[in-house]
Amino acid sequence: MPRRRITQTDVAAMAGVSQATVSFVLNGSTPAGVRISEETRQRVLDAIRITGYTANPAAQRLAGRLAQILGVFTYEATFPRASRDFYGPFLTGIEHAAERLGVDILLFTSAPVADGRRRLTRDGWQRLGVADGCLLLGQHEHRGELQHLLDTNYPFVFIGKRGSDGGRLPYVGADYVGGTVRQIDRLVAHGHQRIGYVGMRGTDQPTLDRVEGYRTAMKTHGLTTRFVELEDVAATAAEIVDQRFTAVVVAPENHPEELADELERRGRRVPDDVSVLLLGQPHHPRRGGRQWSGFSVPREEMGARALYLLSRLVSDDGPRRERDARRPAAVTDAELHQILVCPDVEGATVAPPPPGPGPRTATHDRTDHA
Amino acid sequence: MPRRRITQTDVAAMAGVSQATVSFVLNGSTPAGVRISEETRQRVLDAIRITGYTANPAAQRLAGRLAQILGVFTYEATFPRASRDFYGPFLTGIEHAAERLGVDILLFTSAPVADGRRRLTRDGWQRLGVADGCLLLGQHEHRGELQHLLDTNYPFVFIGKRGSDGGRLPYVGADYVGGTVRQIDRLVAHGHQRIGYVGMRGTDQPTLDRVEGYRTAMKTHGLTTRFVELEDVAATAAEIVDQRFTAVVVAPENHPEELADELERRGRRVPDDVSVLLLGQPHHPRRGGRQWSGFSVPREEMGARALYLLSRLVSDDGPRRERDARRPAAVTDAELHQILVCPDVEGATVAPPPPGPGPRTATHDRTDHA
DNA sequence: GGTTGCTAATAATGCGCATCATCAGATTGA
DNA sequence: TCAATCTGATGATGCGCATTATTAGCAACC
Repeated sequence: MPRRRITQTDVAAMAGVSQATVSFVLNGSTPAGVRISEETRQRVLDAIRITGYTANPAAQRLAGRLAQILGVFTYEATFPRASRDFYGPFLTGIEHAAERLGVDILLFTSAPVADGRRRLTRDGWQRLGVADGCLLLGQHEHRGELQHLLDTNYPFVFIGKRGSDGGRLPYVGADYVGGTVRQIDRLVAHGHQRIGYVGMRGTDQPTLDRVEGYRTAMKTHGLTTRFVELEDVAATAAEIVDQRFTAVVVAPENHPEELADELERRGRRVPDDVSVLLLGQPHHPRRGGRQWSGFSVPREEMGARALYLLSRLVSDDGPRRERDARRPAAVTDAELHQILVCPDVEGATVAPPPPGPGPRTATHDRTDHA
Repeated sequence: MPRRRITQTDVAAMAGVSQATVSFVLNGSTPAGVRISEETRQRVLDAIRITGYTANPAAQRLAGRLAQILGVFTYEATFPRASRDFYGPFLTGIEHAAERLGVDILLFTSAPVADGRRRLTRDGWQRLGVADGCLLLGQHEHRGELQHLLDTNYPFVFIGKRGSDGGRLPYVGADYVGGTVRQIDRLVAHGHQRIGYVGMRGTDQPTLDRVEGYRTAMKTHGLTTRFVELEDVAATAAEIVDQRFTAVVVAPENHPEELADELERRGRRVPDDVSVLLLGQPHHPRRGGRQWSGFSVPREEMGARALYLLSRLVSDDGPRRERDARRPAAVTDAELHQILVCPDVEGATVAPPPPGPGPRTATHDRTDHA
């Protein structure tokens, strides 16, 4: 059984018309002044119904139409246990948007893996061509790899802000800066003064943005910035106690759960003695873990928005043969670079600072605030 | 910038050879006695390197090669919050397998949705053609929809056992029967006698299999089967207490968490007074929820195995033009229908029955709702 | 010197579809 | 009555690639 597909030619034969006629009926529109009588149209449609004809997408794409496929490239595996919680929400949003756009999603799982990360090498992005455009998800990328996409004018959108590259690349990011600023504001409103920033330095955009937000907000309130960037959770906790911070903001990749445990082990209750705000969702939510206060990254919406944008770019760049005059408006700069608000999360890890001179000597004056 | 792709013809021009030669170099193999000298080969390869040529998958596919794309069709959205925990593991396995196979995964998110379920209608499976084959995930399907796939000899594999259809359809399922039998065995080994089955009747395969397993095992041990199939959790709990069950097996979609709470509210501790075994993973794991005993469905492995099988089917059915004689062995029947073992889970919801006559004054039991 | 045998490559074809250019026949205008 | 217009369709072409059939060139053999 050679699995021969039914083609337009088959349909045409049955309807007693030419292949071209079938194509015209299917595409509705008749670019050049081609007309099809209603009767013929019906005959063709009947034949289609009977034969169960189904278009060959590869042929369509080859013939210059869009494949209605949008790709998703992640620099790490998308669904391994560890990162499922991370990528999941993005995919949720992407899938939702894809449904509404009537588009299929292609996951580039075939890309060669090096050091546990997928590479967008020659053989990698080669495959991107199947899709009309592609979403890029994940941290790092080798600069050169992108160049090719740019050179060939291949439509793509980053998920996550792109500070580098002169800001010319399309992205949908999250407002880590604003979110962080608001957390500091909250703490200050509660009366906190000694507010530390816990988190390893990094060159990734979220980290840079968090630090910037922290810096900005502290400056605004005339407070001194204090960074704790130690590898060790225990050391970090010790530092927090030592520095007599009444509050810290923590990037989620810095094991906040363990940190809080460590703090309490040292007699500092969260949030009664130390408020802890999380600058993003916990990475590995623990069963029965704390209800973190802080902000959350709107990952689902980011995914959806990114796909919508990509779709815009694709149809903008569009079918090479300029077919429809009534093309949607060109993509604006504002669309090209979207930063979404990270809404505050009201959890249970923030409280006013302990009253009095503070837990300075830690042996007495453990007065619970009323 | 009209985004013109670089084609084999471009490469050929640069290398001073014909397009065909480029194709031969790329494909390595030379089906008919075509030979390419090492020198020419290098020249072509250089040209490819310089131009950054990249094959157009659509054209490849049209020309009769495999697209190296395998599809995944789910009858419900794959990643919505609610079912993410369910589909996630499958996807994990699928992705892993796809990586190893060097294949991309296409999610058919464009299928028309009716009643919240995707349909594999004419316009739905029409799109399946982009992929070389397809995985089918999720419960129900309209019989007629499949017929077309069968008619066109389109390769596909179900995830989840397929009892119907004369068992001719390829699937990778889980051994719910065996898993359930073992749970009963465990309970009996602990000394339980009054073992109830909690779960709504249904015609879906997992339910049928669980019931079959329960029936079989109970019969083996000479025990009376007792079914509790009430809509209401409270009523179910009441029934369990009323019937003086010392243990129940519960299908995960029947809100085991709530049920256990309800039991304890009625003074029956789990597992001290009543053991509860879960016939599958909890559907919506609750933060800080119970550690359920029972068995687990190897969803990741199911996904991976299904994809491997699909890959086999595809390359078996293969490129229409019989190119390689050294084709792998044909797919055997054993491969076509795989049932994976559901390993036991040692949790904290099983214990020996309460000692003494206790709550079991009954010598006259008669409860079979079957 | 013509036939055979071999190497190295090319020309030609088709995959299924969209689309452009063309055309047959009917209707109208003068 | 013949050109001009309109209607309804068809033929031909190309997308980029794999593949088959064919050819050109050259050495070897009797």
